[in-house]
Amino acid sequence: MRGPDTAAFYAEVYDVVRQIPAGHVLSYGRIAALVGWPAHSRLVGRAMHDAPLELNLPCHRVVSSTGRTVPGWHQQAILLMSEGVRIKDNGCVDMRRHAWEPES
DNA sequence: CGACTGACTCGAT
DNA sequence: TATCGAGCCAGTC
Repeated sequence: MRGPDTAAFYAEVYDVVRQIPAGHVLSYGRIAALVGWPAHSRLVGRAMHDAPLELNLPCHRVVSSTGRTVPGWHQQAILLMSEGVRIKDNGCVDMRRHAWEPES
């Protein structure tokens, strides 16, 4: 198999995102690895971009591996802060503190 | 079909 | 962590 079934991949990604607790975040790469496709962080990003609004996913809790927020979506930082996430002066999430470690 | 495009990541510095 | 360059990958044109 050269690549994931995108529909199934999207569904699994959404499942993971749904489980991120308030006050925590997850990176695209971590999510990709969790669903079994470690090299597809970009596809996770695409899944988020295409995420149906009616799913009510906490997509604001998904950031880049370095804690950078979504380009252009300035509300994201506001939402995160309202959940107690600490945003550094440079606008990046303090990953050290808020990266979610799903328990096995 | 090849070039371009990102809600990306990793290694080196 | 911050920055930079190179690698990566499915989708779009």
